[in-house]
Order: sequence, then structure tokens, then C-alpha cells
Amino acid sequence: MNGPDSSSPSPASGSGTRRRSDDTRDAILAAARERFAAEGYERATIRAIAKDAAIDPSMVMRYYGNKEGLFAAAVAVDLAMPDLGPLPRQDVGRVLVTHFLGMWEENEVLTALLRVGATNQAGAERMQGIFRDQVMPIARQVCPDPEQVPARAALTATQLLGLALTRYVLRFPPVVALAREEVVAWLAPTVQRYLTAPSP
Amino acid sequence: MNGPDSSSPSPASGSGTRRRSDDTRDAILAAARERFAAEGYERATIRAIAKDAAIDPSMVMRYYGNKEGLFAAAVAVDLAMPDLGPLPRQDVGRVLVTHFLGMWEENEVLTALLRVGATNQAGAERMQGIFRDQVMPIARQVCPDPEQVPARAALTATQLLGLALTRYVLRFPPVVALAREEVVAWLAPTVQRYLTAPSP
DNA sequence: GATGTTTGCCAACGCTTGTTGACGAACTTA
DNA sequence: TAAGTTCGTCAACAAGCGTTGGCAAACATC
Repeated sequence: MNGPDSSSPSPASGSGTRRRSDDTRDAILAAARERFAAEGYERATIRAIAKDAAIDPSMVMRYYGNKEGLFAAAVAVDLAMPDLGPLPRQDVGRVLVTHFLGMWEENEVLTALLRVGATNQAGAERMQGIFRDQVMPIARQVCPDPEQVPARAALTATQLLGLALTRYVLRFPPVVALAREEVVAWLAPTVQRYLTAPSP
Repeated sequence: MNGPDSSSPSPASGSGTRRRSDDTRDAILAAARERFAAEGYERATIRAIAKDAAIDPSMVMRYYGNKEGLFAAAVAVDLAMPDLGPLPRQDVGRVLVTHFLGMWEENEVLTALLRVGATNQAGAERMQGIFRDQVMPIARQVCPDPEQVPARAALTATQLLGLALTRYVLRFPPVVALAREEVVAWLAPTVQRYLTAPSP
């Protein structure tokens, strides 16, 4: 049998011997991430990704089934959210904005996901899932009223994703020009207020 | 001669007789706006737009030259920014957020532009132009220090575009669920601070 | 009524896309 | 060494794309 190899044996994970083709698989994923981040879903063609990875386009199909499967495999996001429990309440804004900026600048997957999410339904749903599973839980740690958690997490998302959009996707010059500390100094109070301040 | 008719005689403008084909032109633009807003640049095909407008695809080419020309003609954005001069300083945040929300909900062109801007270079540059020509000037009316105008306008853009992104493009459920008054109540102080508060 | 222009449809072009299947080389196992 | 599996290339496909040019009907002008 020679299917699309949907049972990927987690090559990077410690256990399991590394297969001979895993270098190729990794090269494909790296190229895919780069293309998706730079051009979005439709314009990142399988042929271009294969060329970047220096292999034949049909290999992409064999290892990831189809383009959708490649995208799903390429963008696996772990925001690695910090634990806000043992933190002074007044620091959560600064810590979150700092963490968010760091994450975004070292990880092109996030830009890829945002670019794709803007035009692709599957991409948008993926982002919704990340928000629900990784952002809302940490909001639950600091929100005064549990009932307000979704709304407060949502407000935080508007500010942080708006920063990512204008800085890393649209690249508005004055947003790009801001130093990281400036961004933190301005945005931290906003996030702080959305998460912890009493309702207006 | 029978060129792409680049000298469009502004049919809707009061002066100038309305040509026989202007209904077709308008139908094309309306269909294009809808498709671009719903699917982004690449997936909004000329064939689909023509079908929506109930005409032949070749008509689109004759009237707008090519797909790029169609996009340029379809998304002409006027934010109709209010004059902040005769306004109490403490009201600018609320007025701007309210205006922004209204604009965005009655005008699908804005969603089209944001969706396209995320994957298309021309779209991103168009957004930069709107920010530069329509947003920065009104920031200039209320900013204390002229030198800080770009940065403060940029911060405002991160918040407002982040709201548009999560509410109208990605459609995060908790953001969609917010009532307009809630959005204004939460975001107005943020915008107010970005534009008028002393630097942090 | 004849002439020229405008409006629209039709058929086709060249190209790119995702995707498939056959086949040889490289490697593994016995 | 022999058999079987894995890895990779090549050539091709069907479909869809933006785009083009020709031609017929509708209209305007004289």
C-alpha cells in the first residue's frame, strides 16, 4: 500500500526512529511555511513549494495528501502562553504583550496563519480554535467575573491581532517603526484594562 | 478605436450624460465588491463576477482593462472622517470608534480591501495610502506633539483594524457577539489614550 | 434609409493549477 | 545475493484561470 501517509510518525518527537525521508518532509514544511506566510493560501503553489524544497511536486502529495493537508501540517501553532497565576495582577498586560511580540517575531507560522485566515475559511477556523483553546484559558486566570471571560479575551484579541496585522502583514510604516519597548509601553495598559478593569 | 475605456466619465457624478452601458458597469462593480469582500483577490474570479452581473466575462475586460483595473475601480474608499476640530477633546475616542463601526458595517468595500490587503501587495499599499491620507490628518487635529502624529495614528490603526479583522473577517464569535455600544464603551478609551494621552 | 458606433456574446488561446500513476534508483532485510 | 520496501522523477491529465478577437444585434446620427 502507498497511501498519503496520514499516520505521520511524529519524526521530531523523541521516540520513533527517524525515517530516511524525514529530511524531505521537513524541507517541504519549512518551504510551505515560508510561502504561506509570504503569499497566502492560493498564491503559495505546491509547485513553488516543491521547488523551494528541491524536490518533485508529487512528493508533496504523497507525504501530505493534498494542499489542504499540507497547510494543516505546516501551521501547527503553540502560543506557549505563560502561566499568569503567580503573577502580580498589574503585570499581566505587560507580560502578555511582551510574550506576544516575541512569539510573533520568531515564528513565521503566525504570519502564515493570519494571511491565510483572512481569505480561507479553514484558516479562519483554525485561528478561532487557537483563540478558544489557548487565549481564553489564560484570560480565565485573571478575569474578575467568569461570565465576562469571552468578551474580555475577545477584546484582547482585537488589540493584539490588530498589531500583528498592521506590523507583520500590512506593514504600515509607522507601526513597523515602533520599537518593541514602545509597543509594550502603549499596548500593555490596554490589554491590562481589557482583562482586569471593571466593565465601563 | 476601442480601448479599455480608461477615461471613465464618472457616470454617477451629476454632470455628463449617462451612457447606455452604465447599468452594466455598475452591476459589474457591485458584483466585484461582493466577491472581493467574500473571497479575496485570487478566488474572486472574473468569470464568477461576470456571472453574478449576468454578463459575459469579456465585458469586464472591455470596461476595466484587466483584473487589477477592476479591483482598483471596485474599491474606492472614502472614510468620510469627521472633523475633530470643534469637538471636546475627551470625546474624540467615542466619536471615532462610533464612526468607524458605522462605516464598516454599511460598506462592504472595507471588508473587501482588508481581505485583499492581507494577501495582495497592491491591496496592502492601497490600505497604507488610506491610512496616510485619511487617518493621519485627523490624528494631526488632536495630537499634542506633531512629531508623535504618525506613531499615535498607527496605534489607533492597530486597535481599529484589529477590531475589523476579528469581527468582520475572521468572525471570532465573542467579538461578533459584542453589541455596538459595548465595542464603543471598551475601545473609545483606548483610542482616546492613543491619540491624546501623554506618552507612557 | 445608410453609416458608423456602442453593447454584448461566443469561441478560443495559452498558461497555470492541483493531482495522478507509472517507473527506475536507493536502501533494507533476509 | 535475492526480494521487498521506500524514495524520488517524469510525463501527463482535466480543470480553471485571465485574456483576446471576431461577429451580430441594438442604437445613434445624418
